[in-house]
Parts: sequence; structure tokens; C-alpha cells
Amino acid sequence: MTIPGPQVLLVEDEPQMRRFLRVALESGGYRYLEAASGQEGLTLAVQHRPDVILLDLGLPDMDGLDLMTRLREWSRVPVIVISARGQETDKVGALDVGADDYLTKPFGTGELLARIRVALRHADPGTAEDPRFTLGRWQVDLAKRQVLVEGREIHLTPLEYRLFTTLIRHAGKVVTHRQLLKEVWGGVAGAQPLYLRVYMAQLRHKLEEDPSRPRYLQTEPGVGYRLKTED
Amino acid sequence: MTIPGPQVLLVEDEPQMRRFLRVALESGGYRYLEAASGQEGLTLAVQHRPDVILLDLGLPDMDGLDLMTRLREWSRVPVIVISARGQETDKVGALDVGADDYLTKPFGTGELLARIRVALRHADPGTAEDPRFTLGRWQVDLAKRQVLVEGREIHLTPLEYRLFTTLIRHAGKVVTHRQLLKEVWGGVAGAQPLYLRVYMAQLRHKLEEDPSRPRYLQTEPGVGYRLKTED
DNA sequence: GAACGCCGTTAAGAATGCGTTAGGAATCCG
DNA sequence: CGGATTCCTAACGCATTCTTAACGGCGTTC
Repeated sequence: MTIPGPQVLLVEDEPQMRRFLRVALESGGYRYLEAASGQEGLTLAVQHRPDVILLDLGLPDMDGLDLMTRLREWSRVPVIVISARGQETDKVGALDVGADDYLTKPFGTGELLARIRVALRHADPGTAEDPRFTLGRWQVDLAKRQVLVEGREIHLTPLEYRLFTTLIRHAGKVVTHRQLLKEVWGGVAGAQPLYLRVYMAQLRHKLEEDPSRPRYLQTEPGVGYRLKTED
Repeated sequence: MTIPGPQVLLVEDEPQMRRFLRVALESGGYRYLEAASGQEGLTLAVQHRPDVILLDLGLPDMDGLDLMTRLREWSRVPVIVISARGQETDKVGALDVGADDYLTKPFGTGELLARIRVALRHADPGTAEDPRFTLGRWQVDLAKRQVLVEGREIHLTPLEYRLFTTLIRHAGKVVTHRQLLKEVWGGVAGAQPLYLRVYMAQLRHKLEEDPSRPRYLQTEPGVGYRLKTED
């Protein structure tokens, strides 16, 4: 399965150029949206909130700079201007009304895609919500290195956390003693299976409702441990 | 008199080009800083924290892409590459290791200045919007470089401020010792975890209500520190 | 039913990491 | 050049974390 990529809106009146860019963008993994006029471009921008806009300045119905100005009244979506006009005054004008980049035709698709990546990088720092691993009463935010049990934060020591996240990475599957020792203790010589018993007990105390009868942190006798996912 | 403008660091080995750009930048209202080699460029970046870096890829002592990579280990300062090489692979390579823009020589000063304005706009997420960070009794105005605790202004030394804002930028997340040392001390060789203990103690004394039991500036033993956000 | 293997639990000492203080070096600024 | 600020470094005590050992329960085997 593919995660739907960022959405790109192309505002361009020439059908030939649209076809060309559509292929480039879709094969680059982006969701594609197009408008043949400035009006349509504004409408689509409102409706779909694209992640990047590619804007041709030479539109039939309205001036590209006007479109930029109208757009910037309510949105800061990155705009990459693509234009046949390479005059410096054109570039400066577009950049100063809020465009983020200016590409002069003709340009290579490689460069275009690279500049789109830059634009997305700029926009990203706000939109990124941390992915969370959720199981029963537990919520684990791997980016924050934070473990919540029923919304309350639980403190785990470095080894506890590594053991827990190792089980999470292999959620549902049995992880052997040997593998756990390797991944958590990093192949240090003295690592013994005894450590696992001690730390699993600590984890159960901190995380399980009834530590003596664990619901998720299960033992596979003679083999290893596993984090049970379904119930 | 003029308010000191943003500071621009130029990394460029050709004296002629340096003279040309110096005039352009200073008459454009920017504070100007120059380095003739990659090493010097990195050093000046650490010491002066420029607002924008103009980087010529053709340096005598080190590859421009290496410089980008080293820089991006601890800083997100906008970098505009200026290069005589206009090949698409060069552009894509530079943009993908973290450059924000790529200008091919020769270029006009008007365009350069406009692209610098774009870069500054990105770095400062909107002068129209709050560059302010609020948490509990604290108010941080990142634009003014001002920290208020219950409305009273608290003076932080440069390193204290950098450490604090680094934690703010990763608010909620654990920032490892290594990462903090890189971002605050700029990857200088002698940086030791001891520094962090000393400066965290100072920050807590200046900012926390009960420095011995910090509410926000929390320690993650064996890992790093974190600015706890209430959620 | 005793012996054994495997696991969970607890606790205590060892090792490590952390907070704190303070003094001297380095730097900045007038 | 002198004073003030800021930074670096070392030392010490305390807290946390890791390691290790001892003991008891449970099931299986002989």
C-alpha cells in the first residue's frame, strides 16, 4: 500500500504543458490537481488545500501576480512560479508578492521535483503530527519518546524503553530471548536471559493493569516474549 | 540611523565575486560577513549565526555538498547556493542535501536580493503571525529574543538562550545530549555533556518556580532533556 | 512425589549519571 | 587598559539505573 503523497495543484493554461507536468508529478509520487485558469486555480486551492502550487504567470483570465496576492490573503501554501518570462523584474515581482520560487521555462523535471521537495520541507514543520502506536490503554509516541497509559505519562528507564519499543516494532510476533538481548543490550557480552525476566517484570508493573496476569506483555515459554496486539 | 539588518554570510573563494556581492548586500541593507574557504565558512557560521548563507559550491578546500551536510547537522539556517555549474544533477544534489535555493552564475543582484528576502521569510515563519511561544508562566518572543516569566523579563546569556530555544523548537520531544550539543555548541569538538548539566541548572534557576523540582525543563536520564508541554 | 527447568518477584550493592557550586579563564565592551 | 559578563572546568554528594543474587511458584519428567 502506498501512503497518498502530497498534493500538487498546477495552474497552467497550455494543455501541452499540463500533460507534460502531470506525467512528471504523478510518476514522482504526487497527487495531481490542475486548473486551466486563475479563477479555477483559486477555487481549487480553497477546496482542496494543496500542499504545493505550481503557477504559470501567463494566464488568460487574470494576472499571475494578482492571483498570488489574492491567495496570500488567506494561505501560505508554497507557490512555485513557472514562467516563460526570464526577466529579472518578473522574478523579483513574483517573489516579493509571496512566491517561494521562480523557475524559468524550459526546465528539467528533476529540478522541478527537487524544488518541490524544498517547498514541502519548508511547509512541513507545522503540519507534522507525531505518529502514535496505540494498543488498549497505551499510547506510545516514538518521536517524543513518550509512553502514556490512560493518558497519564509513565516514565521508563532507557533499558525499559528500548525493550518496550523493540517489542512494539515486532508487535504481534514472538521475539526470541537472543534477539531481544541483542537489540536492547547491543550485543554486550554479559547479557543474560535473567535480565529479560527482571525488565519484563518491571515493564508489567508499570504498564499492565494486573501485572501478575499480563494482557499484552506475554511470555512464550522457552522461546521469548511477544506483544499481543488483538484481543 | 538604520536598524541593523539581517546578517548574510558569503562563502566564496573568488575575491572578485566577493567584492561584487559585498557591495550588493551592504547597499541592500544587510550586515555582511565573508569566508574564503569552507572551513572558515563553518567556523563563522558557528560563531555568528548568520540569518542567511550564500554558498559557492566551487570551494578550494572542501566540497560544497559536504559543507552543506556538516552544516545541516546542527543548523537550519537558509542556504542559497550560487554556482557556475548549471547542470540539473548539481542543482538536485544541492537542494536535496538541504539547500533552500540554487542560483546559477551569472545572476542579477535584484534576483539575488529577492531570493534572500524569500529565504528570510521562510526562516521567520511570518512576521504577520506570532513568533511567540507561550508555556505556563513563560512567554518567549523569538523575534525580540526576549523571555518573560510572569511578565517580568529574564536575561539569558547567549548559550542559555540557544539551549532554551533549541528545546522549544523540539517542544515535547526528548532531545538527546548529542543533538543538543550539536545545535547549541555547533559541533565544536570539545563539547561535553557536562556543559548541558551546568546550563540546564542555570536555566532552571532562572526560569523554573522550584528549580529543584522542574516542571517543564525535564531530564530524561541517560537520554537527554525535554521541554514538557501540557497535553 | 522428588528433581529439574523455567519463569516471576524482590531486594541490595555497584555503577553510572545528574545537579550543584564555585573559581579561574576567556571574552566583550567601554 | 580595566571591569563586567560569560564561558569552561573540576569536584563532590545525591539520585537513578543497572546488575546480580536469592527465593518461591508452576509445570514437566523420571
